[in-house]
Amino acid sequence: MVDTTTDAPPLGHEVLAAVLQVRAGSLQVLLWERAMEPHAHRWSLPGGRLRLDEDVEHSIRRQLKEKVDVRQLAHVEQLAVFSAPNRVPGPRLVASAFLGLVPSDNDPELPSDTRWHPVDDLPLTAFDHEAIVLRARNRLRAKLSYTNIGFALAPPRFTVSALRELYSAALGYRVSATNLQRVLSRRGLLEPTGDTTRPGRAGGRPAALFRFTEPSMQVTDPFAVFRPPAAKPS
Amino acid sequence: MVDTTTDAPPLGHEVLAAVLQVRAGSLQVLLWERAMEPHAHRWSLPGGRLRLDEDVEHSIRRQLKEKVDVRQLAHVEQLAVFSAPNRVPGPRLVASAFLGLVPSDNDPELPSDTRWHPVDDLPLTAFDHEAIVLRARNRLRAKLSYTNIGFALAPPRFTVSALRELYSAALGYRVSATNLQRVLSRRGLLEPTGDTTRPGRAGGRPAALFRFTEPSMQVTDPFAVFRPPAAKPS
DNA sequence: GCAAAAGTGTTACGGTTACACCCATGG
DNA sequence: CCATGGGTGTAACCGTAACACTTTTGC
Repeated sequence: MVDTTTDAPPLGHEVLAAVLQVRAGSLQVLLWERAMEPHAHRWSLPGGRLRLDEDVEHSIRRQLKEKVDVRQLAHVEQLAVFSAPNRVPGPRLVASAFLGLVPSDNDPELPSDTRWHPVDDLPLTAFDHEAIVLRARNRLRAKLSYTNIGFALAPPRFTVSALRELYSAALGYRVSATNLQRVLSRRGLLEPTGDTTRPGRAGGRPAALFRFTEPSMQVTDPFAVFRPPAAKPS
Repeated sequence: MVDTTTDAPPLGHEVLAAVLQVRAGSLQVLLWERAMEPHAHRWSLPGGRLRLDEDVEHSIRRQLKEKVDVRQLAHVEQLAVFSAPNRVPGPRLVASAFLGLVPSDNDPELPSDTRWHPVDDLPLTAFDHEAIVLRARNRLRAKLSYTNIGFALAPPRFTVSALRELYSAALGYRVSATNLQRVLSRRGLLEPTGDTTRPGRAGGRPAALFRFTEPSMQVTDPFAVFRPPAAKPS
């Protein structure tokens, strides 16, 4: 009850991130191939040890610098703690897992051991990293519905059909461009830039370019079933 | 990139829980008063050090045993990691924070330094514990809308108006008993037991007793704006 | 019979889906 | 002028909110 503690047990803390991006029409995650044991040749999430002078958010951003230019990370958020005593061989290591998102117009230079993999077709992964990837995917899918998190998958300017491709890839099913535009516009998340694209060789009406109005994540649809009573006018 | 780590830094890990219960018409949280420095006489969340042989979920349940009979904890879930380097004085300590829920018909024996406090009228709290309590409250409020988490606030059997009191206290605004019953029933979360209560001295129709159909938390309203296309009936 | 409390019926409303239709461009 | 891709209008649908009304009890 009182925190009279003995000396700290030999317990380490690592931070790991499932960095997701829509590439080639599918949602992909950044993994690196382990060269050494344990779990040599398995694919692993980027991350590393928490330092003494940083919090976990700072730590994961620092460690991701080695893989992805941090400016390309449009969004980072905590997922959960993974703490099974035997989750990694050797000394006890607790992991704080994160979701990271990279807009689709970025194609960062990667170290040679690092590659993007579709989240629905993962290679053999190390430790509990597959569970973390799935958690990240599910979190992203849920938040696409009730937040403006699409901004973190999309380029600064985009057509509605391009945005539709991004949402479809991330959600795993076909989304209607018509309704996507309407829902996001009504909520005030999307605004036209005024510019348009050139049609391709096949012709067609030039598409208007849109942008997200907010540059950071916001909950836009509180989805409360039991809402607070409406403020009465007059 | 490769996890060639030096020896583990002196970093501790604690688990903390905001245990919530609706008491006397308000949402309250279990806190204990610190006897010693640091932050003597401030109020603190229950919890303690993570042991080497347990994961964080196991740890928080173990530590809560000293405050609340574990059988009375109807629901426990992770909230987030709190890891600011200076969040507590002295050696570095990272905290895994949890939400715990106790049904309103339980009134556990408490140690003498421990007491329930309304979450909207907290005493002076220790460290970053107030932020954790607020996070727990917000999580509960959100989940009341799209999950069956009400089961963890309610007794095994209850009247709709009793349930209304619980939801109102937890959400912080008046909920309509009429619609509460309808929404939960339509979703199949609530079922009548067949029994009724006796009316009070003032008379009135005897209330039917209901129960939740599921004993564990389930997401019942996926609140997806961009829903998967409906399966067409033949 | 009257007041009190519980529960049901009904309508209104807001938001999303589905789909037909109109618009703009290249060949 | 036709094919192609982009965008809008409109109606149906679904679920919740609001509120009147009925039911069942004690006094």
